[in-house]
Amino acid sequence: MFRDTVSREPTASTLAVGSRPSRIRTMNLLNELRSLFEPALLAVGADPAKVPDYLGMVKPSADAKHGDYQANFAMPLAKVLGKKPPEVAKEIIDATPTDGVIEPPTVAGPGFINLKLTDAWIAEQVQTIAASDRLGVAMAATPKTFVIDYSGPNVAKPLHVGHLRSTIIGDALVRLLRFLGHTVVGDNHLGDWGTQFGMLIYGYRTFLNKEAYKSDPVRELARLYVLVRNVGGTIDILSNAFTNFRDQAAFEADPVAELTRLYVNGLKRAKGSDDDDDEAKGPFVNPVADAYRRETAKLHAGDADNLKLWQEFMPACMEEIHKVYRQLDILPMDHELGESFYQPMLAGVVEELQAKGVSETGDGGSVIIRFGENNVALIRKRDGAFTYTTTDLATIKHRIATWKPDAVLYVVDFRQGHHFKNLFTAAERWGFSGVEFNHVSFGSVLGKDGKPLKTRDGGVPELSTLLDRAVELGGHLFELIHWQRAAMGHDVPKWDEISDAEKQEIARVVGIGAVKYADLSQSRTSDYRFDFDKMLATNGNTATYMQYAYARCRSIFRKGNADEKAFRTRPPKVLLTHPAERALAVQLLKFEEVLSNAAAEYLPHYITQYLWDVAKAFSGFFEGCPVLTAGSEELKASRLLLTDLTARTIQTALGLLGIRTVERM
RNA sequence: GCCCCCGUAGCUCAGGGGAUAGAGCAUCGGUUUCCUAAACCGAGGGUCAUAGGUUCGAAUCCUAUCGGGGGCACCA
Repeated sequence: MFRDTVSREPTASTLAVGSRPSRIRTMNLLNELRSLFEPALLAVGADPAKVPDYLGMVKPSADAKHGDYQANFAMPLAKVLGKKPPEVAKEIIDATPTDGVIEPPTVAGPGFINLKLTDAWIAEQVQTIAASDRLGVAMAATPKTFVIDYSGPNVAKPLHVGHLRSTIIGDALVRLLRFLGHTVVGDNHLGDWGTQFGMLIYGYRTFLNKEAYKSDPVRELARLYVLVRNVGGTIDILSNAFTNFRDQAAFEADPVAELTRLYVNGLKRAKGSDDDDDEAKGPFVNPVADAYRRETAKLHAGDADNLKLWQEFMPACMEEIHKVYRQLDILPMDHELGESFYQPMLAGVVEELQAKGVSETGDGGSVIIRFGENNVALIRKRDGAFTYTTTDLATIKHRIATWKPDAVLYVVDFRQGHHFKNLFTAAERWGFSGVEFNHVSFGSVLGKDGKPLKTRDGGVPELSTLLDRAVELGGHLFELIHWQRAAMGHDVPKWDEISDAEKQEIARVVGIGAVKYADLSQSRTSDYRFDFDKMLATNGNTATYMQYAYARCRSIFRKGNADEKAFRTRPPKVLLTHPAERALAVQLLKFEEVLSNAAAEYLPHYITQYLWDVAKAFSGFFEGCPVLTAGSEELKASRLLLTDLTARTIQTALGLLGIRTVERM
């Protein structure tokens, strides 16, 4: 019942140690403990149907002084059985075999059962997982197929911070689910068929700098996009103001002054700093917007010239996007099927939905899907054009037909929650039941001040600029600390003897890692503040801290001339002679438990929380337990094993988040 | 107007039925002949927005109110 998520197959390494073959197979501590209590719960008369719920009440202790885990089922059970909680607890304990896994449990407070793992069992388990190249993490017993929809940039626009979360959360989920043995299809649902291309085409025809385009098409296209957007925006503000707010007398007296006034006020309105209540809403013409919309329409209608330009622009745009992905250490996407790919299917989708009665005819010949009295989704506009809902439905059909997934995850901004709720309802009505559709939603990236992130001139910061800055700051940090340490007389290599390549590598790993970790360590669903100072802090739950902990582990092996391979192929016996050793060992055993929780809820921050716990436990160990100068060879070997396992756990966990480590820093 | 999310230490955030509500930053104090001090140890700091309710037990679940953010068919 708690077992069906992990494989029970013994691995070669567990068998090698297996003096007690029946019990010791999984590294999932929680499942192990829960299984101990199942017979006892039935024996004292718990309702078998509720046993899984009761077993769910076995959880890690909130406070270490109460043991490693606690069982809270005696209280509710006592209520049902008409007994006192401590009595029930006692009965259960008496009927529960400890199997050498736990010390005899104790009852505390109103009926808590406190569980403490035996040192012998912990030591044995740690030795076992050290020999596992998966660190004891089992493959999923029932591997599933996931389609993950993430990143989804608009191809013609530069990536900005808004794309950051979807990209790195999606990437982390791809890595995590794959690690657990699932089949994962990562699909980058590109916005490659929208208005942006109309803007590019219009910009190309109107403002193109031919030489710039020839030498660096990507940059020139980006310039055109921004230019068209700005020109369009300016004209938008001006024409609206001119139509609706013009003081005719002032305009005739001094047209320039009046236009300036209108523009300035319009800017204020556009920034939302004025109340819009008294704004007259009259129609106005924006020739630029008009023009690029026409280009978009022509493209969609199959105009040969525009299509040719689209085909010319696409590779350059994609290269620009891939460049940022590489900068971010994102795994290559399995597929990048964008809106253009689905475009030919849309008419058929609407026909099918109409035929099945999923959709109905709306105002003026449009086609809608109705979910409630005031809740409809448009799938074909009056003018015959399709919407993103139509594309998303076509995408669902294609994905299910192509990959037969058990689950489709959409890693998309929380603001689209309503859209996805409707979309999933529509998919179900269409007949795609039995598939888990899940909007893996996330909050916004805000500036340090809690407001939407803006550059100095008010624009949205481009992602690549931000990442360049992160790398630069990572490099500064490394250099700063290097000189500080040198000044303190610490054992550091000479600055000039560190190669530029290594310095650059450290800057990248630290800088990019900081950005990703800061994002992933935040609860996915809440907004977070983008703050370089905080993400590059050397203290606290940051990538830097984890990378440092890793580098310290590696340093011990370098200093001690120890070969880590020996601790993986033939792990020595683990000795727990110090509380810090025990605390670290217990943390290392929790890896699987944490990964399965993170995967079950698609919450990467469970992994960062765990990393923090491991790194803190390692710090305690590092302070309290000398490794290379341990009292005996046996103890030294045991501590080296713990050190190596810590390094591997940190490296693997960071790796699942798409964050790298360096051997020294 | 309707719907969704949020409100926890000075700040940024975890915890989302279980024991005395945690962490980082900031503040104050301490640690370096010793494997990386990018580190560690200690201290102070809370009406978990408010008011009711459910429960053996509520920061957590329910209701209402206040405050913040977001979304509501022809943009995606």
